[in-house]
Amino acid sequence: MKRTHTCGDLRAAHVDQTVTLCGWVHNRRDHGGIIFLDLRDRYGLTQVTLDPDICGKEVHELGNRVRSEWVLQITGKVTSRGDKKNPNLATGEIEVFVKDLVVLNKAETPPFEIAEHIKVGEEPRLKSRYLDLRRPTMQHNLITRHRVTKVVRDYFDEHRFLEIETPTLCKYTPGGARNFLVPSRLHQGSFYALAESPQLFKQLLMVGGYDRYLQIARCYRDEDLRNDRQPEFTQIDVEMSFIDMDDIMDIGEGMARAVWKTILGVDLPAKFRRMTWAEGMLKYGSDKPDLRYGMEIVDLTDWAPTSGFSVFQKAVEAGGVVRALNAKKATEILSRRTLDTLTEFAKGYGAKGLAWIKIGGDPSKAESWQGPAAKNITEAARIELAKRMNVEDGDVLFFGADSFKVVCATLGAVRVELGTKLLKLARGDDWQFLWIHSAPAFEWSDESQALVANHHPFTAPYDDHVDLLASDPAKVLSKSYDMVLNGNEIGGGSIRIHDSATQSKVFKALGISDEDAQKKFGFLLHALSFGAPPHGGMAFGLDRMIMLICQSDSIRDVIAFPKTQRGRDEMLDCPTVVSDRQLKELALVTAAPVVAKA
RNA sequence: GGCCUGGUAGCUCAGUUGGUUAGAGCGCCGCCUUGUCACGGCGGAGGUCGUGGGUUCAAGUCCCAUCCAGGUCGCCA
Repeated sequence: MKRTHTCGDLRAAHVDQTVTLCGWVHNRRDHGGIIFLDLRDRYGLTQVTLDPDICGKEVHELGNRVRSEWVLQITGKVTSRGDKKNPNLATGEIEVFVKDLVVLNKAETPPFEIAEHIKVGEEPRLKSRYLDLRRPTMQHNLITRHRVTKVVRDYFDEHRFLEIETPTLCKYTPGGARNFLVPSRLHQGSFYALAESPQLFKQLLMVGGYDRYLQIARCYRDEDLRNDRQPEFTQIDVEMSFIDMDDIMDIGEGMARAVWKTILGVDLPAKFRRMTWAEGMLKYGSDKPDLRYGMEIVDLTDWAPTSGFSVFQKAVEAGGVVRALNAKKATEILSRRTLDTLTEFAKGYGAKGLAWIKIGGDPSKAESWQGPAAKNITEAARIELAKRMNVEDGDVLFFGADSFKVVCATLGAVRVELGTKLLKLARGDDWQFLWIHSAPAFEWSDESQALVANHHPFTAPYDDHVDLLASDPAKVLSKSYDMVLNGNEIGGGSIRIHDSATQSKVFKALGISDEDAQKKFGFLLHALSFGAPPHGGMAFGLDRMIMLICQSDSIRDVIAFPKTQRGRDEMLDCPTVVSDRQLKELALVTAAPVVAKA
């Protein structure tokens, strides 16, 4: 070993020991005679001191030439700092007086300083990710990620789950996320698809008798990127046989409790709150409600026709809904200018506008109700509204009047914008978990002009909804459940269909012919016909979970080497064009304008 | 694919109504400095203002196009 201790180890108890440390030069304070170096590794920072009277002239001169981020090996005596302690440093009680110094490697001046207090943009960070990874926040995040996956593996191991790997090179299946395609050299003109999730494999494992499966699985989706979406990401993938919805939710909750307890020391509730999809949409305009603040949405569709306001009346006549939320004590923060911005924000979600009413004074007086919508509402309607919305002085009401879909999207987004950004009602360390369950099995797709599976076509409908598959499929609710944390979907799953009769009814509802189903999913249908056990499971977004635990704004901060929003790796400079020879070997031609020469 | 924000020194940013030689802090380089710890003092170097075109006597600043980064809608069963 080149070192006896790390840069985070030494304490007062080590005084008088001779130690050897290795690390990077974090900082250098040259006093002409005495030189202080802060030596850094991932365990911490230790002050090493070069006193010419102790280390000799030669080592001292070498210390003079040392620069930031050089890699040093130093040997010296641990010495108490006496009254010169540094309380900001874990090793601040001591310093090491250098006797010998070896430069293990020099370093160019880094493009940015490796220090917590230095602000650096993401572009330079990603270009020199190996330097960014030296920074304390990134080290903390990646260490946390390691610890979380260890807790997860231990937890599932204790519950008799088996970790089984499944292929990432697999078959293209239509529907769902766009796949990355991998050309086959041995079967020219044919392609593998990178797995968007191990979904079908884990169901086949259930058929194979591995009744409790776990995998920390890499998944690939060729879709547009976001702060919480990368083209490759990691799922904690789980599947179980001989269980019901409650069993899976219990297992999932248990995992979250274990992680939060071990990593953060936080005790999550013994039972997570549960809410139907319908309730989430009604009260929060979202299938992933943020429960860190109130502002529940109130349905006013029955009130709207007698409100006297034609905008509301027409929305209901057109078959839409009218709903509102109350931002308590918000009149001061929500200036006219902010409300205009919020109206534009709402239009981004398909709303034609955002009616609002400010309450400036005693709500029983008409003149206290301010804003364009206020004048149009009759006195009786106003009194009724005050009651339903629990209106008080200082409140601001926001209305949505449109189709169900648009009103949910708009008020849901306005609520989050108010809660997290404008009124700042949400804390990053307030952990509001809940389950959203029983979503509709299908939803209408404007793009394909047909019903499409909300989750996936193997999601089991409620037993008493099976008959609706033929008569009114849009009303069918599924045995599905999403784990939601602070407005983020961090996991989701369902009970799967395990009998072929129900499966074919679902395909029929989706407009998929038996022949088509055989072609696309034949291997699964065949497997289900050989005694598939009742089963179900779920998958957690590991990156998102860790992002929330680390209170980061982006999963890029919890991934060692992430891609940019256009899917590029700034450090590798990829993707790249390939040579004609490579294309030829794969029997590919490209329509792209530039191809690299061999 | 749409919309929004940004791109000026190695880093983080300022740059007014278009007007002389484009600034600051940090970092970097040199000298001084024996108790600092985001040490201190003095001095210095460092710029294709993302790229291309246009308007103008004159463009970092205005216009058009384009690239890159971030956010967002669509998309992500």
